[in-house]
Amino acid sequence: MAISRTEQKEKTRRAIIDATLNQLSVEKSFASLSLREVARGAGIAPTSFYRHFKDMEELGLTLVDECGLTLRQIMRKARKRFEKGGSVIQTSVYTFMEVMETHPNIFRLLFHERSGTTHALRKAVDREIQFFIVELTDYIQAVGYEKESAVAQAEAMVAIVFNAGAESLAAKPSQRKQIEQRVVQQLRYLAMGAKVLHLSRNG
Amino acid sequence: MAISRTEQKEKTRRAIIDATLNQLSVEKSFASLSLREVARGAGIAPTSFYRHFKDMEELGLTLVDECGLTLRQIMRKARKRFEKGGSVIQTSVYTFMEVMETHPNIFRLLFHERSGTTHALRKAVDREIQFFIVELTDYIQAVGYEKESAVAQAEAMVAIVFNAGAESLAAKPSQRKQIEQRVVQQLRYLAMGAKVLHLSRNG
DNA sequence: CTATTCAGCGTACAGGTGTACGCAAAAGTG
DNA sequence: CACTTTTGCGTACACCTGTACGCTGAATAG
Repeated sequence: MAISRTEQKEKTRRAIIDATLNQLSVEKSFASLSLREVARGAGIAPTSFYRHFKDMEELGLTLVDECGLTLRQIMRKARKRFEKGGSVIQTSVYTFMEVMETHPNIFRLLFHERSGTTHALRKAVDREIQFFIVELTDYIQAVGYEKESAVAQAEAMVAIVFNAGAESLAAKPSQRKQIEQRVVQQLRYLAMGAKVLHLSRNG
Repeated sequence: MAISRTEQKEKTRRAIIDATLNQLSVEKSFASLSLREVARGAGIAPTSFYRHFKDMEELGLTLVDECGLTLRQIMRKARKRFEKGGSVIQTSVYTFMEVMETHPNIFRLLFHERSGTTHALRKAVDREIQFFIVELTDYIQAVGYEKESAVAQAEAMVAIVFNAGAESLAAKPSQRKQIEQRVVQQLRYLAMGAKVLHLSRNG
């Protein structure tokens, strides 16, 4: 036996996943991708797809899980960089953009399916983003804000960053630094405003 | 002659547009709508569609134009309300949410096609949102900020509002007031932070 | 009046889709 | 060794898609 069965199965499963991600682009979303297109990309017969996923939705959910890993990677990387000092906001934004640019298709999926038509996918994407928000909320709370304020800040920050992320993915690389800097500025406004309004209430 | 030809043509054109908007929902996006589905909804033969639009993309562009009108309506309404006094931010957010809830499908189209796969549609949606941003930027500049800061503020505000708008459209009506209030809070943070950072730089 | 224009229809076709079904062959099992 | 399991394939089918083409009937023009 050259290759074990489970090993081979995992291999084609990866082929399907990778083929799907590779076929994503500005012009082609996961939603507009057909089972047959995916199978063609993975080099298998259309009906073989079913040996690995019940349908396209299940594949989609798997991909969103992959997104989750990437999002966590952003946070781990950012935290490591904090230890070396520097602006928290700048470091976070920079890290986010960096990871996003190395996995553009994963983020395309995230951005697109967030407002997509498949309930399960939307829910899954939301869960991943929510995780991001909670993480940020905890951090902000730890710095001394009440929960309600922390949630509002975290949510707004994620909205701004994701909005800019989508913009950046569609923009020419030469414009990305500018987008990044504007996001930093926007987050600083937000953080400063929250601080001021917090102090004026709590002495 | 009971009905003039141009009159009748305009009528079916409207029927197509309305049928399209009516078929939009959380589960069905414009992108996932077929020409035949639209024709069925409008009560015409599939091939009759071509008497009014070259293809689905052209229909999509027409719908985005319709969105533009709605966005302008928001601004007109908000401005009228400013005259009666009250918080600018609160009034703006309230007006936005109000108009959005009376034309949910138009905003669904906007939110979805913003990250859609059709270049022309994305561009058109972007143009409408950009118009919104410019309008806001002018207002902020008029209150005394430099252009760069005004743009950053406007863009961030639109990002926050649109993000919450999409969230609100998907949420249960009972949760909408809460979302609305949080947006107000977020915009206040942003405005306050911009003010403070502006003052600390310009004396 | 006759002649022209044109919105709307029905038919027809080529091409794509998801997926049910049964077979082959290789890997795992005892 | 014989037996079972399981991955992958090919065929087949029903269905939906966009759209080319030619006709009809009514509104318009002269």
